[in-house]
Amino acid sequence: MNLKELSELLGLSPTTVSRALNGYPEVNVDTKRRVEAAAAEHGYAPNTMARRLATGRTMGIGHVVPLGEHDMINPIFAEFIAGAGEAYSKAGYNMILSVVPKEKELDTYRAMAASQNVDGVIVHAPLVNDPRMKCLVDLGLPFIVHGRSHSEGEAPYCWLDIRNKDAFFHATERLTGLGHKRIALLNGLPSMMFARRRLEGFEGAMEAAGLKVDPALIRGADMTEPFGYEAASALLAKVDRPTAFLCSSLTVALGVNRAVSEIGLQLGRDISLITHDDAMSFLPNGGSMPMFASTKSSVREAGYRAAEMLIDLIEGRVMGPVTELWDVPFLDGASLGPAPRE
Amino acid sequence: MNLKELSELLGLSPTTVSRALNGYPEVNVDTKRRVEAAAAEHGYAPNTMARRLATGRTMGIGHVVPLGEHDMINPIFAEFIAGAGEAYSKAGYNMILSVVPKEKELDTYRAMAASQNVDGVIVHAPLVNDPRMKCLVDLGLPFIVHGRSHSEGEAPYCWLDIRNKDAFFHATERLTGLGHKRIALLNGLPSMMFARRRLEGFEGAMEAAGLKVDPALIRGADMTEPFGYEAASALLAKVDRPTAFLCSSLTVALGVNRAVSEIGLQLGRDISLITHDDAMSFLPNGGSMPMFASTKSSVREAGYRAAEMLIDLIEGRVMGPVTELWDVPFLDGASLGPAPRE
DNA sequence: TGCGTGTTTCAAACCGCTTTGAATTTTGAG
DNA sequence: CTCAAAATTCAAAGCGGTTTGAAACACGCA
Repeated sequence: MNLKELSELLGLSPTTVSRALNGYPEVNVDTKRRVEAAAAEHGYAPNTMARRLATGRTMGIGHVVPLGEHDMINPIFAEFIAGAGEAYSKAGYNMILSVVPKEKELDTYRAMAASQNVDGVIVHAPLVNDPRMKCLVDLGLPFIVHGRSHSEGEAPYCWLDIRNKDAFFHATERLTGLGHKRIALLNGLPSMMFARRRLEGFEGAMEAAGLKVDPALIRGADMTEPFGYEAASALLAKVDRPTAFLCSSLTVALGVNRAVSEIGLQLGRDISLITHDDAMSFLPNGGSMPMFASTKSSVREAGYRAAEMLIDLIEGRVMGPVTELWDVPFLDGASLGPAPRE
Repeated sequence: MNLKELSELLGLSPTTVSRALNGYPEVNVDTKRRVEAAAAEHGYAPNTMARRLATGRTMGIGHVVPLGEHDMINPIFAEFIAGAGEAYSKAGYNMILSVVPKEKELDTYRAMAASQNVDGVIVHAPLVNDPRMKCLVDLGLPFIVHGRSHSEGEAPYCWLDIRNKDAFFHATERLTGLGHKRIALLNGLPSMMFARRRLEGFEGAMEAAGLKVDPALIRGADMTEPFGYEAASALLAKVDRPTAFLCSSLTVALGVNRAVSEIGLQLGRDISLITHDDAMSFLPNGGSMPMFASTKSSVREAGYRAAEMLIDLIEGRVMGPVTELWDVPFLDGASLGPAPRE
């Protein structure tokens, strides 16, 4: 059933039927009802592609997932997607996911712009020096970044980020306040901007506390459980082992916990730990006294909000480079305790 | 730059330019080269929506993610998506993700069929009695299920599944072979078909070993780390505590490990554990002696293959209800040991 | 009754591509 | 050379909607 058939059935012109269904005011209210009834009865829905061609709006938003052969698909990404997806559904947009080899990411954006199959894109996991933003600005494709990169002299763009630096500054402060002096940082990959900023926060707080940063206590990698386990095992085997850990992800914290308990120690009593918590639904860290003290920020909510912002941008409700920077609350947990006496 | 402009620029008709770019044989080879050069130079790419409208092929495959307010987004889903996405890219398809409230899933399929914005869909996480397959068969929308449901008298459809029952039968057998008699099963949600089949495998092997199944040792829930921790903590506190655990997910196994080490026991020595391992990239369980003994099957590869199968179906390379059932290898690990003497 | 005004409907153009069927040019055998 | 066959190219008709500008109709008032 297409528009033409439906209109013939009703003895109306396609124009009127189209308008009736799209809620234009110049249609007689009786006619409108009649059309709607007929559409419902015959299960008519306008052909998506025809409508998109006619309106010039694709109603699609692209997410590019770069993936190498043995690469890791980030659960954080999945959570973000869930949030964004909700916002898209609500606004009638489609999420278009492109899984492409890392080195083809820019080409994918170029192809998207040339063939006009998305109205905008969301950029994930910005790097310290990230070429994607300039590329997208040049292409004129509306986009928003989850995080930010801010190289010098960069054209401004839209982003949504959390206060990574502040969060880790305060978390570190908390640990030094408890008397910890040797603090290990198990961070994300150093090429990631968020990891860079968390490192800055950590270093700043150490300096402010008059402590010096030991590079041997800083590790950066994909944030997996085994990474946390192995890094912590190695560090805890040292003579002057750290008394506290700062982790960039709950998964890593779980690995640390495994390493700690394996040698008969206990988090909160012997070793302290604060982790960033992305509030992943499959890794809850809640209750009245959560297992881990944390700096917490919901990635899912970030996805939802980023999608909203992008849609506002696409539909012209806001102009120019809008940005949002979220505070990150600190939450107490059982993994925190005073530094042991030397 | 659109087709008309490009053809005027070249002094050719749109017909010829279109054919040249789409590799039709009736175009002079010189002309073809000239057209391709001009297209590359001006960065021309055909408008996606116009092409789709003209061809009647949307080149899109839908994935519906049902999500309640406080629902969990499955990391397994993310991994599957990554695999499917690779296959789509390779074949020129787009993945369209719809995040919708659970109760609207069927409506979403109906809308997809009516408005023709996907060529097919992939169904995730089939339930024991799942209404989605019948709905899709009725709609005439090509689809493939990751897993299967097989209610009685159901119309046949395409699916890709692993031998869940066999896998858990053999895993259980392994444990009983080591002398374990009280085995706990920490499964997925009972409404899920895969959990049902794993349970059947477990029960079958227990019976075969002449052991009786204790319902108190069987739990089913969303497969999170805290679920594993809490369930194991509770079970281990019993007088006749289990000596072995069978888990449906590595996340759950991590929780069990936490519970076990918290009370001063050790996996492999005091308590045995076998888990199913979906081979998630962010939760590796490898090396020469993996931490957990496991039944292992890559969800990512399943995603890749399911996508391939669906595309074959859509493009008419295969007909009728095709199915694939994968064997699940058993892998040894450090979490396995003989049952302690009574 | 006649006419201006506001309401409702419609025919036709358009979105940018593919594809059919016909027209044109080339080629090659006679 | 001639002419049928083969190789190229093209004009025009879709695909299924939206949107513009004009036509038809109804209403109220002089």
